[in-house]
Amino acid sequence: MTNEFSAESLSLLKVGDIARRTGKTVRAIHLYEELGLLNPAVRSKGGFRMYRGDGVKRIEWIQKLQDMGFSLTEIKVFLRVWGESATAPKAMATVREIFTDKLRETRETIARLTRLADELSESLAFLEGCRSCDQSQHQRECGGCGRSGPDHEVPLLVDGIAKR
Amino acid sequence: MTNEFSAESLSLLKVGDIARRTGKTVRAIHLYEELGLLNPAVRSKGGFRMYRGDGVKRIEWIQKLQDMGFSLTEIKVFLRVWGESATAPKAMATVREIFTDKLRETRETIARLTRLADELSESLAFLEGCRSCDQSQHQRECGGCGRSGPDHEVPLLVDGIAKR
DNA sequence: TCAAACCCTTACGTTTACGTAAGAGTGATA
DNA sequence: TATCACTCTTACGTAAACGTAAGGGTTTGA
Repeated sequence: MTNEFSAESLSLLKVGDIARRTGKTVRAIHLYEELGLLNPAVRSKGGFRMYRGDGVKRIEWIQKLQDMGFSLTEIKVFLRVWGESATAPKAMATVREIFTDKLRETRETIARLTRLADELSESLAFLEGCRSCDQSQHQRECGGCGRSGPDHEVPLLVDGIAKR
Repeated sequence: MTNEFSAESLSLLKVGDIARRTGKTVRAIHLYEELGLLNPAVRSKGGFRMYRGDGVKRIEWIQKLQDMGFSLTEIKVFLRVWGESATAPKAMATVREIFTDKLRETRETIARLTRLADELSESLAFLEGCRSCDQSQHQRECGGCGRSGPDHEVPLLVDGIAKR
């Protein structure tokens, strides 16, 4: 057992504890501090960073935003904006704006990926026909086998690699 | 008009022509060559890279794969695998495998993004309630206004920023 | 033949989110 | 008090996909 229990009883965690609980590395947490994303509640007499439990939450929050595609710098702006608007409604309005934008962006990304998935499926369907392709025919001539896909056209994903 | 027409009549394009047609920069095309993704058909007497029309197709193909999340290095592997398998069916089998993996991955990404979009919506719904929040209440106390969301819980996306 | 517009090679710069290492101090435990 | 695991600061390293600049040839059309 480590010293975590005694620290925990004082509800103070060292950087390593935070790291273990969030799956992040110590270095990452240091970085977040450099960027102003998370400061320790206090420092021990010897200079150790001591965090409260909400430090874990903050990091999970950061992780969430990262997953959403925010960069650490954007997250920093996020916090700054928050701190600057004195009233709750005003701050909330800004956050709402950012979230709305990101939601739109996320949906666009989903749409794009969906199209790509369709294209992949299409290409895979086309490639099915190659199973029975004449062994003697080399791939450089692929697409000229006359057995083109459903729409009688070689998908770009396949065509691009075959030629040359 | 540039010299593109005369070159085109010989069906040879200079790197700048390729760049214009694909929206890539000359530097990018140089990079693709360094990585072995696209070689010019020939070099002019003076050393200019001269491409045939299919160079454009190759770059569009690269772009497509990049959109799908392949790195240039992965694309290189892609081409190598293709070149190494002598028969078409064998090559096709490998390509099919790669595509299948990527399709699964893409679908996972879509699922993840969908969850995030849901979370964003949820957070936005919660923030709606803040419109009428008491001005005098500072954001540091947000979440304690008693007017928590539908499930009477502050979403992590909001909670993470509010505390501290 | 001359000039404008291109192109060539070489090579260092950029951004993001950490990784890694060095040298030294700290804290809880035996 | 001796240890051993942890932590501190400082600072250079990394990977991807190009950007950018320098110094100098090449094409082409007037």
